[in-house]
Order: sequence, then structure tokens, then C-alpha cells
Amino acid sequence: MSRLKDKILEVSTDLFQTRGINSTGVDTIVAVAGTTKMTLYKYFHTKEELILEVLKKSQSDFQTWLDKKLDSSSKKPADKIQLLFDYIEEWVTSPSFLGMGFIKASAEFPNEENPIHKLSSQQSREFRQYIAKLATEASIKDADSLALQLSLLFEGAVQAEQMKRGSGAIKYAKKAAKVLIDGAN
Amino acid sequence: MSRLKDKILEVSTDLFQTRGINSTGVDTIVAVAGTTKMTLYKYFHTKEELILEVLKKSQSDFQTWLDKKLDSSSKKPADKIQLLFDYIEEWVTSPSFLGMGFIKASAEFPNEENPIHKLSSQQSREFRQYIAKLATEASIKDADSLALQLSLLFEGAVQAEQMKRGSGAIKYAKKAAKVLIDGAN
DNA sequence: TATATACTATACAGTTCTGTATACTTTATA
DNA sequence: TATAAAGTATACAGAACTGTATAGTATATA
Repeated sequence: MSRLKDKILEVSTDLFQTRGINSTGVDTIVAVAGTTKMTLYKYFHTKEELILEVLKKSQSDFQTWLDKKLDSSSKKPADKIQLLFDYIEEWVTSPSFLGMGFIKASAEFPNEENPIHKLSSQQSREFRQYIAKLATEASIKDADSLALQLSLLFEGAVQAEQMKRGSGAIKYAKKAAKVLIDGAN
Repeated sequence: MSRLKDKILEVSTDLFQTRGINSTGVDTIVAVAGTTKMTLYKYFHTKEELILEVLKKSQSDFQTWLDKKLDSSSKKPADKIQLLFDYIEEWVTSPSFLGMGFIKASAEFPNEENPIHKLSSQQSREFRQYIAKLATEASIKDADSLALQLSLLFEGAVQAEQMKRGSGAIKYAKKAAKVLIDGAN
């Protein structure tokens, strides 16, 4: 992958999070990335394609990071689900955290037929299924039900953190998650 | 208040929810409302002012409806907090529900200095305080902590419902809320 | 009946946005 | 060293957007 393509993706991710997707023009993106529109449109045929790739990379980065953290933490499935919100807290409270792409994108593109909304919805579902896998491996009775509840806490906490940086909401999500996990057996 | 001002507010609320705020032009609004831009700008000096009034009215309608429901349901505070998510479910699963304005608006205007973001953030805080008041009246030990956790479930469930209409997420939020409320005493 | 008010209709200024066309420059490589 | 690929610089078409100017119509009321 090209150095400039990466730079465009990185700058777009940042600007979409801090200014909003529709409010960020490609002229701004190339100016900040230090390149030109011709180069941007060489790598991304349309702005929509750029948005979709930004979302894919963001979610992939998060999932990869989380998976690695959980994998190197413990081999016992029961521990892993308990540690889930500890790592989520670490991710969300990191200074570089600016929000979750799929949550903001789904709000900005509310039509369920829109490709950007569809991808956002898919990423939300995939993360829920990831939690469900953790719950299943931890031999939790109704794993899918717990996973959905935990995903609500996660998305709610991210929403709260996007609303007010440093809200501390994730601390309460963690407390609530522990109660729900412990009560699910 | 004028008939046309109401109509403009009503149409704007609907279009902002279904197409997004930035993606909805005033030309579209007046066309659907059956009026003209001159009339719109007579009642709302800028589009931002219109957005702010739409948010205020939406939240006021929700709060008024919820408060009336809870007030006419039971006089016992312990019952009211248990019924909270039943009424939230009724609201969210109603066919006319298209989303919560302050959640979508805060995503579309992510800058915390933006007046629209500020109002969204304020409304989120006020709703949390409303839950806290219910929890306090129900003599719950750490009412603020529970209220914050319940607000995460609420915002997460709304987010999920906005992502996929008819997701049923609110049912799981209700289940989780019951566990948290019962465990908070 | 005269007058203020509410509203319509429409054109338009000025900006911003996406996407492309065109001509030039730099760099890697065969 | 010749050639292809990558990137720059810039102008521009065409659309969409906010907000205003201007002139006219309908209606209520004094």
C-alpha cells in the first residue's frame, strides 16, 4: 500500500471524527494530508469509497488490538470476558481515541439502505458476535443475550464519551458489565 | 404559535431523522412543509436556530410523555424506576419513533464547542439527572451511579434501534436494567 | 374601505462541494 | 539513458447549499 494512501486514510479518520463526515470536504483532507485531489481520487474513486475504507480500517484496528490484548492476557475463557471491559476502557480513555467510526457514521447516514449505514450496522453486529463468542467460550448459559446487553453498555459508553470527552462513563459500564456477567451463570 | 412554524418544526424533525441534518436542505424542508424559504427564515433566523428548536421540541415531547406516563402509573417510587424501561420500550418501539435527536445530532456535530453539540450534551445530562431523581426517590443507595448505568443502557439501546429498526435491543436493555436496579439495594 | 400582516413566488448572490481535465515534474527502473 | 509510474498544480464544470431581495397576493381588522 502506498505511503500517500495511508496518509489520506489517517487524516480522513481524524477529520471525520473531529469535524464530522459530511462537514469534511476532500479539499480539506488533501490539504492536511499534504497531497492533491488527483492523488486522492486515484486511490479512492469516490468520497463514499473513502468513507467505507476509513470505517473498515478503524474497526479492523480496534478489533485487532482488542483481540491481541485478550489473547495475551489469559487462556481461561472465564477470565477473558471479565477483562473485556478493562481493555475497552483502556482503548476508550486513550488520548488518541476520538470516537467509534461506525457509531457516528450510522447517525450521519440514517437511511438503512445507504452503503455506509449498512457497513456500520454490520460492524456493530460483528462486534456483538465477537462478545457472544467470548461468552460462549466462558460457558455462559444465554451467551447471546448477555452479549447483546454488554454491547448496549459498550455503545452507550462510547456515545457518552463522544458527547463529553473524559466523562468516565466507561467506568460505570465496566461496573454494570461485571454485575451482568456474574449474574448470567 | 403559528400553524406554519409548527409544520416546519414537524417536517424538519422527520427529515433530520430520516436523511440526516446536514443532508437536509432548507429547500427540501419548505417543499415538504408546503411553504417557502421566506416564511421559514421569518420564524428561524438561521438553519442552526431551526436545528436547536427541533432538538428542544423533540426532547421536551419525550420528557413530557414519559413523565406523564410514570406519574399516572404508580405513586410508589420503587415501582416507578422499575417501570421506566417499560415506558421507554413503548416509546422506542412505537411506529412513529425515528430516533433520539440529541444522539444523532451529537454525532453529526462532534465539536464540543458547537452550540448543537452543547445542547445535545445538556439534554443527555438532563435525562440522566431525571433517572437519578427517580433512583433517589426510590431510596436507592448510590442513585447517581445506577442512573449513569441505566442511561448507558438507554443510549445504547437507542443507538442499536437507530442502526437497525426493530432490533429488539430495548427488550435486552430492560432485562439488564432490572438486574442492575435489583442489585443496587 | 384603507391598512397592516402573513404568506407566496421567484430570482439571485455567494459559497462550498464533488469530481475531472490538462499540463507539468519527479522518481524509480529496465 | 529512455520510459513508465507517481505525484503536483490548478482551473473548472456542475450541482447544492444558505440566506436575501423584490414584487405580488390574500386576509383580517380598524
